[in-house]
Amino acid sequence: MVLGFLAEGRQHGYELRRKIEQLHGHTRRISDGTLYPAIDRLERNGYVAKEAAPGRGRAGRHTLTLTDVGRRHLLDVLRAADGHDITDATRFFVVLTFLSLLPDRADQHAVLRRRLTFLETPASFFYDGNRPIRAEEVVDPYRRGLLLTARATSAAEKAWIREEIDS
Amino acid sequence: MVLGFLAEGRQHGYELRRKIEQLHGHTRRISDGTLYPAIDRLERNGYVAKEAAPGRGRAGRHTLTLTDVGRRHLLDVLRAADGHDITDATRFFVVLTFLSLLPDRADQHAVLRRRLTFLETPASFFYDGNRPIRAEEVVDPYRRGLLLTARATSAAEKAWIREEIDS
DNA sequence: ACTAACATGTAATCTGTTACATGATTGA
DNA sequence: TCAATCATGTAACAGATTACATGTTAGT
Repeated sequence: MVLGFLAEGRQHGYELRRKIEQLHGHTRRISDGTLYPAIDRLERNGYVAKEAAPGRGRAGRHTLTLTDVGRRHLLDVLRAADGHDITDATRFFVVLTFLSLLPDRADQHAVLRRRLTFLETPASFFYDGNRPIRAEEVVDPYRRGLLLTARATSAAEKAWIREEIDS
Repeated sequence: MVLGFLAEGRQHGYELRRKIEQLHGHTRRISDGTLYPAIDRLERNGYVAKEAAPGRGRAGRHTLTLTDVGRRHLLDVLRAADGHDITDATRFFVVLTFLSLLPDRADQHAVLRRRLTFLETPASFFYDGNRPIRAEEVVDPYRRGLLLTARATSAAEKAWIREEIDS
């Protein structure tokens, strides 16, 4: 997320935090102890350049810039998105947010297709021994709701991806 | 999840792993280094009792039981579910899975109502400065899809919860 | 004068991942 | 006999949370 938002332009950490929190489900808090060390790591890896505002003490803004290496790394990560990045909805939504940064339309659609393949593999959350239980069989009202909600979500996303790929 | 599944009956760690992985999104792997130390912590807290199978070495099964303290703790956690447990879909789905364990229907519905309140608060993932951007305005196709999918998901879940509370 | 929001950082602690390590059981 | 699955654990490392710590700016 840091690299992705920095690809939209230079900015300081506090601004990043706001954007990350908004994207992260409009309540999810990202703490200082997560954000600033993460920025430091990205800087040590050469993905981000930090520039201190002149004349101020510790309170001054630090302008962050995405380096060429950082941009290349970001694109590599997006292009190669697979595994948990495809499986985990939260992670995939982050990938989606920045997927347009990939210059090649074919690469973008390849990511979408991997997500679609995952969504199309039949899944069951609950089992009776080894036999998967279908939503209609679930008697527990909350587990039933869980399955029905998950199914509606999946259907909506599949429809959208198919439409997107076909267009 | 460990306490929740143990509430369904005594079982050993490997069985728990299978159930946790199934519930956790049919791909999400839970590693040994996560599961066994977690069980140890629960045991140290007195929530879980471990009983080694007699006669075997390290390979023997350890039967795990939920203690009375553990059950009470589990119910307390479910009843008090709020914050991230309500906000984060993955966490909330775990709460939902075991919500029926709460003996009082009113407590169950109170949790559902907190989730509904959260889902009803208007949210935007992207901003133009301070102004929230509506899905229809979003030009980026993937961010647009993200917003439309999230909206469909939210609508399905809200409809289900309202129906459940009314019934 | 005070408060909220802006802005950045560190230290202690906890938890998760990865890789390593052992051994039993079951079926081809 | 070989591989897969069952079954449990540890050690090194990375990352997240919480709490602490500092200072500025803008509005009331």
